[in-house]
Amino acid sequence: MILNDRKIRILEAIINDYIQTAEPIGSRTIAKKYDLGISSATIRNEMSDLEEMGFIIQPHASSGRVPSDKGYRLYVDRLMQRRELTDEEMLLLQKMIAGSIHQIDYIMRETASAIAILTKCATIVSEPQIKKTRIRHIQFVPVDEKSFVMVLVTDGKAVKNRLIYLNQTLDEDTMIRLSKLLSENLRGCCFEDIDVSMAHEFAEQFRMPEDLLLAVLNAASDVIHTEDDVQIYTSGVKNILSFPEFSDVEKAKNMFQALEEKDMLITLLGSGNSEKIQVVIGAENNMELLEDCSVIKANYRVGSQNFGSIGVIGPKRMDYSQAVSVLSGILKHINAVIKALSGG
Amino acid sequence: MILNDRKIRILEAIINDYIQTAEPIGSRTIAKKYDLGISSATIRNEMSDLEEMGFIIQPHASSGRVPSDKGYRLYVDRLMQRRELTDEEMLLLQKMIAGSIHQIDYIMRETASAIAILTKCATIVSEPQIKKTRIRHIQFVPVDEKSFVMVLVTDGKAVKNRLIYLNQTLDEDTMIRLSKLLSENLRGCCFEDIDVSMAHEFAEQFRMPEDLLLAVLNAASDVIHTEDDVQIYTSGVKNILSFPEFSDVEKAKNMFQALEEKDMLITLLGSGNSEKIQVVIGAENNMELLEDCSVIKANYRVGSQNFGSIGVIGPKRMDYSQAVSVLSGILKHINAVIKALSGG
DNA sequence: AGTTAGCACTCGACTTAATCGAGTGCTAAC
DNA sequence: GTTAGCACTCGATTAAGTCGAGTGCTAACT
Repeated sequence: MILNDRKIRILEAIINDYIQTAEPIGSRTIAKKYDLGISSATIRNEMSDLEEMGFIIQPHASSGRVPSDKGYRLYVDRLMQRRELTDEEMLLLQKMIAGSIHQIDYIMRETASAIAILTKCATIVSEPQIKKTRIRHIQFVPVDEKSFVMVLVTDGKAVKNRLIYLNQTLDEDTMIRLSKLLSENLRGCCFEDIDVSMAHEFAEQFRMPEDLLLAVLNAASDVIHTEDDVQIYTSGVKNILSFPEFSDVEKAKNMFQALEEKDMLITLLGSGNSEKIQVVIGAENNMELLEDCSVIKANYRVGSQNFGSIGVIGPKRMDYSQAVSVLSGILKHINAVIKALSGG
Repeated sequence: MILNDRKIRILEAIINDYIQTAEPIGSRTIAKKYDLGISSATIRNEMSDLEEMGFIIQPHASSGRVPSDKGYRLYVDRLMQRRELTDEEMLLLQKMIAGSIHQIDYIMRETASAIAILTKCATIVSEPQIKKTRIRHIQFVPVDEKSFVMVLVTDGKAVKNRLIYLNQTLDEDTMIRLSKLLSENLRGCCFEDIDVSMAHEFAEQFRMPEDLLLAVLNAASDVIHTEDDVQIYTSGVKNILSFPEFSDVEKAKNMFQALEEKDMLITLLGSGNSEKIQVVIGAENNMELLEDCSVIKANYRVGSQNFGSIGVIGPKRMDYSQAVSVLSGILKHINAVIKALSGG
């Protein structure tokens, strides 16, 4: 059996309708609503074929049809339209990131939030592993005699700070010298490049007490390693409740549960480091808890380095066309902002 | 009609049972379950009195009784037992705040999260208004020629950073001098004390270009004022879904909506600056959206200064006894931690 | 006077049966 | 190959019936 043009048009009608109404679609509905020039009986025959081919499913005998994962896949790969961002969408985005235009991590969180508002789905952002971020500037700020804050400006001009606690006192001059020393010598390095053996080297070269350097580097690498690998933020989670597929509280609870499981989200966003937008439909994600959800994700990057990912998650019946358009449009815009950030 | 001891015991039984089961309680249930030594008929008479007095309500004729706001109020004020934290509870708390023991803002967020887990309700934390925080140390960290990060260590050793953008370049030496100058002269001040007129004064006193100082102070006070007044974090929001009173998705959605309205939450937590734990029952909060919720809240403070608030929010039928015990126990413990923090 | 057994009554929740209607598959005619 | 027609299916909705937890009231008991 071949998938002729008419079958495709019918499939498209079914999916579009189902995305809107969340109700199984019958042949008569299509005949009336879409002007395909054929009768409901013919559509019925075609639908029977489409079901046999696995593109649509009948939830129970004598009900309308619903798209299958395979159906959605075809739709996403071949049928759905992409569009540019509308002026309003662009405006919302700009308004939201306006306040945080200089820091990439804030930008991404605000972006996620904007996407959640526009798509009415939940969004997930992953921040880069701190180990992999390149150091642009490093400086210590005293808190009291024995503790100080390590302020870290990364390549992407994200600012991170970590409190470090020493068991020896540290006077201000030494701290300033230390800041300078490390900042100059570690610029451009990744955090995972920091090695405690550097202490010896630096001590000799700059005539500073080795035990102090050791303590600081130790504390720093300690902080890095106990720090969770990746940070994950979610946004618009409550949007989930507006979808009729989650009107059963148990299902909604499952979903919320899933969105709190960091490991799961990391796996969900992770893998693949292409620039392209990826659409993962239903069971394709191999997670039972999320088999009724689809995810649309993309990576954002600074220079050639993957910086993190952003994903839109919703029911399989989500508006793929809108979500992909919004995500790709916004990312294009954001990438320009990021480029300007890293460049200038 | 007077509220004799027997009436009180019956009321207590009703409330305890209702908190557990979420079902209206009838006279026979009480007679069987609680050994009050009187028959269901007598209890019936007493319940009729209690209803007349406004402590309990009949959702519909021929159903059991449910506590009214007034009933809960009496229970909270006079009947409910407080207890100390159990070892497990304490252990959980310690485990959760272990990683962030040096920074008060992290401590509070972790604490909120621990309370949410223990009470199975949602928690809200407000962070202090940045305007009111006292400066302990202030330092600038360069990002590029025209922008730098202002790192701010507060009295409570919270670290905040804000990116500041100048339209003039700033060399490193000047930045260091500036850091020192401001740090020394502003220590102990509140942010709202910062006044642009200081620029002139400082410029004269320390022989630095007035326009630079002006720009920096302007930028700083700008950042402070555009910054939202109070930051609010929530935790355990999904717990809400486990309460049968929110098994209707519409109600749950309302609740989620409410928990995203910052202004509402600020009002909810705000007011009152006593050290005591306050319980706000149902309509007492004067917010229609939250009239079926109760809030248990307390302030935490550094020295004599209010630092922020933390609140537990759940259905009116929440386990007040547990929530109050957990909140007060944890706060006592946390206050000790904070004291050590500010002292040492 | 307070307590209790007994009883008629109420009313929401649940069960069962009946009806409705959107949808299907199949057949026969176009 | 297309379509009108028709019998059939089956979930959803509606209506009626039953159940039971609970009440209020009365009369008898301590």
